[in-house]
Amino acid sequence: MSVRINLAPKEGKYLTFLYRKQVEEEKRVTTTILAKSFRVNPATVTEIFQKLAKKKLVEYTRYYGAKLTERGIVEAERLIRKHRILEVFLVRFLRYDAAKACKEASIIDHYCSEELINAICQAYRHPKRCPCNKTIFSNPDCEGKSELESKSSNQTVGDLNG
Amino acid sequence: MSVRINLAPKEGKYLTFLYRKQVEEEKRVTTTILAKSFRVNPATVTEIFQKLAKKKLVEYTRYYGAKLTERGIVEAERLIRKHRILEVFLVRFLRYDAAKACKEASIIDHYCSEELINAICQAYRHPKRCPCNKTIFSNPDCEGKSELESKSSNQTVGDLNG
DNA sequence: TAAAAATTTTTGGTTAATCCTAAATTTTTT
DNA sequence: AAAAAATTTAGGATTAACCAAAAATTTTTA
Repeated sequence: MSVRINLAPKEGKYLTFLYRKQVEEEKRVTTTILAKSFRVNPATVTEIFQKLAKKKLVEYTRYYGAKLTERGIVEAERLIRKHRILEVFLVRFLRYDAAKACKEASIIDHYCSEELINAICQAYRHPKRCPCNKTIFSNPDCEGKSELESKSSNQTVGDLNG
Repeated sequence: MSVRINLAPKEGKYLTFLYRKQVEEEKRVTTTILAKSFRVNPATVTEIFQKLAKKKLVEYTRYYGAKLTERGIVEAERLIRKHRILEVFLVRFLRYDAAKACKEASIIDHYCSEELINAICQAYRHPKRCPCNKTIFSNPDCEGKSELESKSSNQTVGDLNG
């Protein structure tokens, strides 16, 4: 349906950081802040800004900074949703505390398929808040589905794993 | 404790494939088989063999092939355990069918921390078999722990996520 | 067993992701 | 308007994964 957005792992991390600062905390994010937060050279941040701009996820103005576009916001929310759904799972199912859950979720969040996240979301009946009480954005593909339908594959080619 | 083994994502995939063929099916794995299975150029397989050899995970003999070392076997079993524990979770908790679970597990298995896998393992009381009835190797760090202990973090630096 | 066929490796690339330093540029402070 | 601070550019480095074509080796087979 929507256009494929191909985000490298770190690009996703920078994007969601941008979202948290800009949208959730309404703060302007400087290159230096990004650089310090991720412990990288400022030049690296500039480079990432340019890449995100090329993908139309931010509007980038030299020496001013990067501002998320509508597309960027949608994409960031998609990623943050994954993170927070995982946190819910880790806390409720594995009894992690919130801080630990956050760290663990960060390791895999951007690698998890939408489908897996939706399945967990359904299992917990579409939670609205993560363990630290932040909003979990809804996903139209997920809402309105019961937790009874089983997930089955198309049974295609032989797996390499198993 | 043991020496850190730094495996690139694909290296892990090739290593576990090698394990399944060599140890579980007792078949010799040729460069061509690997190349066809992963749909890559044979030259790529040779390159991977050399990398795995440099990491002492296989003994590589030109024109003959690669044979897993003891270290390689241990590492492969560690990775395959992750995969299979995830499969158990996907089938039991999210009601995936076995084939689908395998695919989904393959996406994240090598990224999951040992700790996360152990937590799931404990939650299911150290299952001995995956959904397709293959052995789940045991992990001394995991066995013997109850599922009651909660996982809490050391509360260190501020998180970028949440 | 020697030539042909098949397989494997080597050589010499490519692209993408992340990151860096130093110099240049722009903005902000004083 | 200097000086100081922040940011960008330019030019690199490394690592992961790939590939094609040529060379080397093994296997097949006539």
